[in-house]
Amino acid sequence: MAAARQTERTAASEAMRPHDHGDCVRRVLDEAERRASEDKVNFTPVRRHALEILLESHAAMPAYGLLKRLDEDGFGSQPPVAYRALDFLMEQGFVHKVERLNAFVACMYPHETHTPAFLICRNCRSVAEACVSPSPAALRQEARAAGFAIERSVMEAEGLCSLCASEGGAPCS
Amino acid sequence: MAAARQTERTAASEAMRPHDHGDCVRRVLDEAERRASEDKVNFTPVRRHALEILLESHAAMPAYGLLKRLDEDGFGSQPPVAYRALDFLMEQGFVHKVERLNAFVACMYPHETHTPAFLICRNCRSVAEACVSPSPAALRQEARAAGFAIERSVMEAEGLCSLCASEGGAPCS
DNA sequence: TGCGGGACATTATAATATAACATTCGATGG
DNA sequence: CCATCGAATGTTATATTATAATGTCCCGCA
Repeated sequence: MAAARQTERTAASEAMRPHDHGDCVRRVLDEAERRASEDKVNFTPVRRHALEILLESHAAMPAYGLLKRLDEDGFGSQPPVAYRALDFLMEQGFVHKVERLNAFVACMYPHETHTPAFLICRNCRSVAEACVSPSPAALRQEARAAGFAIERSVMEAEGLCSLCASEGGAPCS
Repeated sequence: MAAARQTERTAASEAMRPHDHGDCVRRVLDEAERRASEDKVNFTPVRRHALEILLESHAAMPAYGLLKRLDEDGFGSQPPVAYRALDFLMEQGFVHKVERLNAFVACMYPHETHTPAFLICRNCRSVAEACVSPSPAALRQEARAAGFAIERSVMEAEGLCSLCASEGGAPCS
């Protein structure tokens, strides 16, 4: 079973394993660039840099952590700097908010509309984004029965990632 | 189809329709009482009253809204009053936090362990809790592939409830 | 060239949540 | 009986997250 698990890889599982993170960054940044120009939205320096910062890691970053980085890099120190960039990035679907953490992660699937689903490590705050179909059937059915129109949905699962489980709790990348 | 929808009722759908709310309250309160004494946990007046307040409506209530009510009813005015009661109620599974709203709702299924799933009206903040099996298959599989141990999970869907859709946006109960 | 709108700057404040430490009080064992 | 231990609560302070409100800049375009 351990062997089977070794070979059983999904997009989400990569985030919590050693991997070539440069690939993640390039892939997502390229796609965002492409989409922004395609949609004729204004991918300004502060917005781009905010995305770059969030892409540095799969860990979720709080708004004020992002703000600190943006400030260090000369983009201003006031909360609206970060929140405006985040609003833009979320509108474009380049970034998700992880509600459980009040923190933000770059979307690893910026090329498709989807219901984000997160595996959130309670220890290191790593966030793996899983690729899940828009609203799972069970919820869709409840919504229909209630006459409720789902506009967007999210799934968040909290637990312990494999690194933290094996290392007994040290923070990971 | 409208007719079909009329007769298609689920537990979640009741929360967003006219219903005998006294039933909800009694059912949940009785069950909580029973579980608390069974588990020998200390269901103190402030804790009980916090649950009663949350049970008054299916709308999610922010911690400071709860605090205000508790204060009015003589339980103290400082944030820890509310947060401590909420911590207790959440530990017992009597209350869920709706992360999307940073607000709290009484659990409508205190008798079973489950993955809470919410239909959240963006207009009136009504929250219908759907009964969903522990972690949907898709996420469970991702978690297994990632070696991630899910400890708890939640699904949150935001949209417009039928009352708000028909009334054009007025708050509902 | 004026004006309309998006982006950004600046100031202030609101809303949410926790830390840290003191006090009370009842259960339990010596 | 009384020491003491822990759970619950009281109290003060502060940390963290987020938005409101207003003004400025600048670019595209009629």
